[in-house]
Amino acid sequence: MKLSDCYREIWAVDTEYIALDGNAPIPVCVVAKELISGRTARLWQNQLAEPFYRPTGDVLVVAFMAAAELAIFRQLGWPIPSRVLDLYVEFLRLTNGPAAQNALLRPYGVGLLGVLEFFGLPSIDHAEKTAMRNLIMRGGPWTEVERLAILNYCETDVVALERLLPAMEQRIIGDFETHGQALLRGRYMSAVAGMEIRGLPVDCDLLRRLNTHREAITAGLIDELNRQYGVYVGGSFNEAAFDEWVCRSGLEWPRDSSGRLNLQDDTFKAMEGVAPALVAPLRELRKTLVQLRGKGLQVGIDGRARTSIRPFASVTGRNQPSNREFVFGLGKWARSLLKPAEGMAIAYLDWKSQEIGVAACLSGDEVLWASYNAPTDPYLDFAIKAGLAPPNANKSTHKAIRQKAKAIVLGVNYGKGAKAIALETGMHEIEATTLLELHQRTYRVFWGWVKATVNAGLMGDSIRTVFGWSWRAAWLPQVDGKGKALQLNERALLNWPMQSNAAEMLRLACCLIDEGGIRLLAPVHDALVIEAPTAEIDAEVTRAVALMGIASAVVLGEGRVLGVDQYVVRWPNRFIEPDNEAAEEMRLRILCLLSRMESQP
DNA sequence: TCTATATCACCC
DNA sequence: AAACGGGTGATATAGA
Repeated sequence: MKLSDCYREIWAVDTEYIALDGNAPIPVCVVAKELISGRTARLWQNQLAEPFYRPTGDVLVVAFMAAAELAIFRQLGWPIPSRVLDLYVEFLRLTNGPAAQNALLRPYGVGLLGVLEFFGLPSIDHAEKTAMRNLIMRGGPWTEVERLAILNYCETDVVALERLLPAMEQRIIGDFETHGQALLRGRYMSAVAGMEIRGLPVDCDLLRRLNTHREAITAGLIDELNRQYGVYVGGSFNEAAFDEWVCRSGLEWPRDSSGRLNLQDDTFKAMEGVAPALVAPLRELRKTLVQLRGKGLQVGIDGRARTSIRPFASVTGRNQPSNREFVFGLGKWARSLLKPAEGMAIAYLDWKSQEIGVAACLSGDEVLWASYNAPTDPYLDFAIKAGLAPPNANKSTHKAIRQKAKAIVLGVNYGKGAKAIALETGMHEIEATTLLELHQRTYRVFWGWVKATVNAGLMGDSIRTVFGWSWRAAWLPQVDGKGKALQLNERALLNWPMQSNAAEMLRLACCLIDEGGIRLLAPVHDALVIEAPTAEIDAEVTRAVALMGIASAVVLGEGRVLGVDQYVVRWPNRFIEPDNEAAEEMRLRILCLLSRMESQP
């Protein structure tokens, strides 16, 4: 099958735009070449009133990282193309191996130039690309010569796409199914574009105050504590100084095999039990300092925080936005920086126990599916089915056993072992082993599915999601980029189908919600954020939840609708993480430090 | 003094 | 030998 047999027009497209920190992109030019007829459209800023394409099913738009192009189309008010093929995403899919080896599998990187090189195709050099990007980012007005240079540069990427497409075409669209799946990924890029344009509404005043005083607060806290402890040297935590303090204090602090002190919060917590008055202030400071990070948010002049969603960036196909630029990647207290604009509301909608539901349906384990839908919850229902609790048990009557069952049910999805579960819950390793065995006996179909997937992966097969995102875990010899031996991680193979199919569900929901005209703001792995005027938010939540249900049923099968938790914030309120005392405590602590700092000269 | 590596904490 | 999946990023120390 050839693409040119499937479409009347195939447009290779590249755009140039100005993207200033935190602001939506401003179009500079668009160049597109129709690959069947060979005609080229070179459109400068002032020629962008009308799209060069028809948004119909017989027109294919080909791009590299199409979210950028689609963002420009959206900014221009152009209709969304109904068929999009993103060669960036397809390259990621075709070269998707173990995370530690992906650098080897993509020796020239994942940029357009690197991908051209990967296929042995000619391209312009990096220096030229950088120079042109700088010229564009400098902003207008551009001279006539510069304008021509920018258009020509834009066209070089279009020509590159024209060369790249035949090199990748057969592997992308081998048959109708893979063709359609590639288009589904392209379709998602438009939802991504929408989210990247809209950004998240931020309380700019609070953020500005925090940014102004962050360093002074940090320094003040360190000084205050250090008078007694002396473990910070030059504003930095010093291991040697801490070692001395530990010796002075006469504490038996845990160390690793080479004698280095263990500095994990867990260890601090344990030592706090031994010597609360000594350890607690230090532990609190260390936690607070970590939480005070977060000056990376890029906020546009409209008060919206924007960052790249980085779709498909992980081996499971999850989005991977920068943790420092993405509000939901910061500590949870920082979500209180989210504040709807006047008259607006935002809603955080997350699937309940999404990966358990995915596992139940895709494995075909009706017992696990029954547990997922149990009137109690999946954890207690496991305890009941395994004979650990009576059929009438509930959360309050069997709290302790529910906690244990929860650790097992959640841990199983990650391939967690008895030792780790015992450590986490405080139960004996033998008990954890017993419970894990009970899980295997209770959910036999699930375990058969897991083992078949792991075996296929170990044999070198690609494993794949319902929509064809794929991963080959055993591909190259098991060494990393430096020749260091790698062990193929069976637990990664075990978890991959749940995480990656959950990611498919999220992407489809994003498509349906965005296309349904709901203002979609952000994806958060098993959740998404929408926005609406306060008067409309309840209705929009209802619509969005229904669409999440459809996405669930499309991925998991007829009638397999996963539940959704809802959290709505209406102006003038801000986002307060529900049922999270730690986050709220940290928020109040930081606000307190902030106002104290502001009241001092 | 700059960079690489290890450790740790955060998110789902 | 150990055994918690996928990530990003800040920080401190070691190394060049």
